[in-house]
Amino acid sequence: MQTMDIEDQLQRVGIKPTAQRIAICRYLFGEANHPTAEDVKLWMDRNFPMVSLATVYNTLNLLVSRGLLKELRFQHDDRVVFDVNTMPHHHFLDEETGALIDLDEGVVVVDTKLGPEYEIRQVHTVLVGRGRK
Amino acid sequence: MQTMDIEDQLQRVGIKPTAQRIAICRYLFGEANHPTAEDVKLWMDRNFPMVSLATVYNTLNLLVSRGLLKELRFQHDDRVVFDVNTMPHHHFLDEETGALIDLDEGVVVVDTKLGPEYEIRQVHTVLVGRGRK
DNA sequence: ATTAGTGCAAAGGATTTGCATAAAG
DNA sequence: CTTTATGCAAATCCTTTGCACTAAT
Repeated sequence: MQTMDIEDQLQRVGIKPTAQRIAICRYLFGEANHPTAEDVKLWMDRNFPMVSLATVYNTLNLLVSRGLLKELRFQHDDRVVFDVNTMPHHHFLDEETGALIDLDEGVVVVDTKLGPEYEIRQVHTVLVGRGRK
Repeated sequence: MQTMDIEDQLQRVGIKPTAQRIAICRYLFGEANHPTAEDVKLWMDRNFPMVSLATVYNTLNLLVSRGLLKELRFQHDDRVVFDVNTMPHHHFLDEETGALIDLDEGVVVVDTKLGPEYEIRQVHTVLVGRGRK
């Protein structure tokens, strides 16, 4: 049934739901949390062997181009990080652990005092710090 | 006299002011605006030939490690961008032109409704849009 | 049959590194 | 002399690409 949902989602954006793509999506939309391409590949190696790195990248890029995934880059890492949360939102980055936490728009209110000559289309704030707990 | 200032600045953070480093700094602290390593190399090729790419990278990384420079990464480009402005500030990215504009802290006010379990050390907002003019 | 997806290995771009040479104190 | 910086080329890491092969319609 979860597979069903994923297939539907893929169909809806015009992606043919192949076995490899469904498996990748099951990881992405299930347990993954801001994975890199490498994370996806490692999970696939464990759970759905015989998928090439090229297919992983192809699929990730396809999902991004169809709006099912967003790609992010942060200062501390030169690899692309993928985000299943396609709504506008912000991030908290734990300096110690590297953990990345989604903060939705209500949690970070950005007030810009820019003149009307700037048309703002996206706002993305990264908070860097430490989550003590 | 500007050379003098640069030498002093380098000395102050314990960097030996070699000719190459001074030249790179003259570009960085003079005309450069959010350059990539490639930008620095191209300027050097034109204005101070015979400096290797390795030296450009070495120098940039040295300046970063000594706090004279900050490195940034943005979503639209996988290359590192260097910022001479080492004060906390934000950025406006023009989607059409790729131009990057510094916005100092007063211009972008970020109000975070995070609990005390998060210790925030840095805040960086990127506004993406179009600067019409 | 025709189209689209996959896998492999090679290529690509950005950055780093090892090592021999050159410059500086 | 001894230390440090430089330059070159090779190496590395992440990502993309070309092409032959396979699967699906």
